[in-house]
Amino acid sequence: MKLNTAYNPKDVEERIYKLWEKSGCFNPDKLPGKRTKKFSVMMAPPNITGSLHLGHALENTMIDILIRMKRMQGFKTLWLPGIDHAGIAAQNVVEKSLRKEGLRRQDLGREKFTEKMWAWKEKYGHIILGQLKKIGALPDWSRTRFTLDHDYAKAVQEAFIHYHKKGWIYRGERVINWCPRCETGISDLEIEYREEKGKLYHIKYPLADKSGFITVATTRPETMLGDAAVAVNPKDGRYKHLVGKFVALPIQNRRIPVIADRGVDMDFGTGAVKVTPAHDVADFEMSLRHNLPKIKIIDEKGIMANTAGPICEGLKAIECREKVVAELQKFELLEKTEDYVHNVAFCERCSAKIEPRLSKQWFLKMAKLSESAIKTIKSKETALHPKKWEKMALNWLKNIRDWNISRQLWWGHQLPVWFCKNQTGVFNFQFSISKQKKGKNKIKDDNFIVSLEKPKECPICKNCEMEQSVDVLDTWFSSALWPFATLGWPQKTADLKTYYPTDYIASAREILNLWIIRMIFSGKEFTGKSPFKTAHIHATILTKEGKRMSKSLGTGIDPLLLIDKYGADATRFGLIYQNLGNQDIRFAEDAMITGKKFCNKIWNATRFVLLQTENFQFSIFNFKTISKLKLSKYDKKILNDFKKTKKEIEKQLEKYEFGKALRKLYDFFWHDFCDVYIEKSKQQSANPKLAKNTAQILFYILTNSIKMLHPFLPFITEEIWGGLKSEGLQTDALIIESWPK
RNA sequence: GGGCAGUUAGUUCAAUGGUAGAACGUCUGUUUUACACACAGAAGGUUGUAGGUCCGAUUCCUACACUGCCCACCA
Repeated sequence: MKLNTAYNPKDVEERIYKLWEKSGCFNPDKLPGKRTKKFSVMMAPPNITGSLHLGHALENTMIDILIRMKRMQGFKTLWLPGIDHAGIAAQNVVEKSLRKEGLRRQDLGREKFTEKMWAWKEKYGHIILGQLKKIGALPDWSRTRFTLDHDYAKAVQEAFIHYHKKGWIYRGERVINWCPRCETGISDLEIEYREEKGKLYHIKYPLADKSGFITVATTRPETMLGDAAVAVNPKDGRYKHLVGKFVALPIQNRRIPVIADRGVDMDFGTGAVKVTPAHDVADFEMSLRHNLPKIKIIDEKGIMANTAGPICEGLKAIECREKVVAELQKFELLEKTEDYVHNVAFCERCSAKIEPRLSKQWFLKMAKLSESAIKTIKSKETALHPKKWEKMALNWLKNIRDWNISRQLWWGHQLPVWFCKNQTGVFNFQFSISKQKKGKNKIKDDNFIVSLEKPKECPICKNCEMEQSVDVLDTWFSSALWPFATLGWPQKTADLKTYYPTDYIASAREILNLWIIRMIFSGKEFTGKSPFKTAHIHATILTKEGKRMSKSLGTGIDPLLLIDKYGADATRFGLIYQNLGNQDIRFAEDAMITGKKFCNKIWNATRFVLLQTENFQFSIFNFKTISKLKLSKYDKKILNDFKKTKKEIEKQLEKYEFGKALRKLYDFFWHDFCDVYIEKSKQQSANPKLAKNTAQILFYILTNSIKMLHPFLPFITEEIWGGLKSEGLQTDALIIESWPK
């Protein structure tokens, strides 16, 4: 076997990956030998929007390391890959590309637009998975899933129906986060807050009996058009005498009451707050306590509705603000304005300003589900790693609110809800809530049924063609089923039986609540078992300056460029080398250079050892013939160091300390083996008594090191292994070789 | 506003109740039977600030500062 003096990844990687693909051994059904124990992991399915970033590269390298090691250790290993349809995110990407042609999704209509989405998915869906190959990730390509696949969709519908039967799904009118650009409701987790310089407007509301004014402070004066009350704290001496009186709402000339509510902070602003039930979450809740009307003044596009009054109708909310302020000034009702910095909510996906808005949505009751998730985490049925995330998760679960699972999007799973065309449901929120509290599941004023198939006959009017709800489910509703829906649930498949629950999942911390926890309670609910034994919340990769890597800031680093520059193994090395269990990695490219140098070191150590074999017959591969009597102290030391290193690595990987394991291996191979033993071996080889033993030990340490290095540096090790094989070593491909004993 | 981390060599990070280590970078030397992507060696740190416990703290405790993250309906 002739090796060049330097390792060149470009000559190797593509060829080696093809070899693995051809071997089929990514598929656990095709693995050789009896494998009684299984090890399974679900890939976090990337979006059809994204391209590979360093987070994916790190996450999937960690999983790949575990899978490769476990496969060598004789486990039946499944790593299941897939793609997420990513509702709002994907829809926005396609909408953006349409906008370049001057089109909006509404111009195409739902059906045409959805066709575009599917075309997009066909074109881009597999690109990111293909990119994973470049980093050496080898999941079971034969089991690739997509969250809108036919079978998967069925699982999603079944899940909805299950919850509905339990009485946990209800339809309600609530103030939710509304994105006027996407024209959909979104969850609390899909908004981001940014600090913005605004103004705090102090507005005088005249008392109805003309005895004076009450001044309220607000950042959004335009919402006063929908006010239903002025609220003060019941303990506030300044306003006690006003509670129960009425004020004349300026511009709108409506009479609204002054109410007392414990939720009002006496120390903020004037201590009196305007209440806009239809456009503020806190005000909405207050309106329930005081039975106030909920007047919607802003429509789904963020335009003032006719309820906003003749002078404001048709204006954008921000234009309306100016108009309202001008009107107030005209009547000398604007007491003062102050500069005020506050957090403003934006749509995470399109950066439009969120407009809280009263809207009819579907909710999933969280009380029982969060309880079950809390139990699962506390009992360690699923361990969160590192442990500090447990607290975060439990804290979120304890304060959880019902989950708004409906979205007014076009890309996603439509609800298995069918409406009667003839009977228009008259919906009353308070009515339905009180009914539910008494445990009565039937909300008789709604005109729908829940069913997997379209009913042949409408059970409500017996006369109409029922129409399916146009809403789709929150994308996370379907991702929450990922660990078992991908294995065939609700069918009782062999895969489900064999591979569920899975052993490990790796995830970025920002989706701990969005995804990990929701998988936990979904798994418990539908299968009785939590979907994974360990959820590893891995480090976030930051820029060297400690800033978030993001495309929009131009701070992202493309892993494909790193692979091109240093090779896949060196890139893996660099990522794992920096991953030492801390929450953040300040990305330093130095580590990839270290990785590249290490690959070269391994390469040349191999060249040296092979030179030593030239004088011997193939019996050198039989390590049983190493003479224990002839061991020098250096022989003993390296054999002992090797044993210690192996133990240490297994221990660290058991704890998911990938970086520590890699550093251990690095130190052993470079310093103990190359710097010391190889140098000593040169002297020993000159001694005829020791020569054969030395060569055998060199070979033994090298081959077993290559095995242990393989999960970390799969390409170079497989390439070297192939070379050893051509030298006459009786062996399979390294990927299915057995772990050192 | 509440909570969680981190702050150590030029850079990215380790470690430890008893005078701090690695990688990359820098400097000097070396082509010695794999590797100059190497080898041998060197320089480089009053371990964020201020207190406290201790014979002794970078390590434990308390404040503070800065950085990052999570949670939260303050108009």
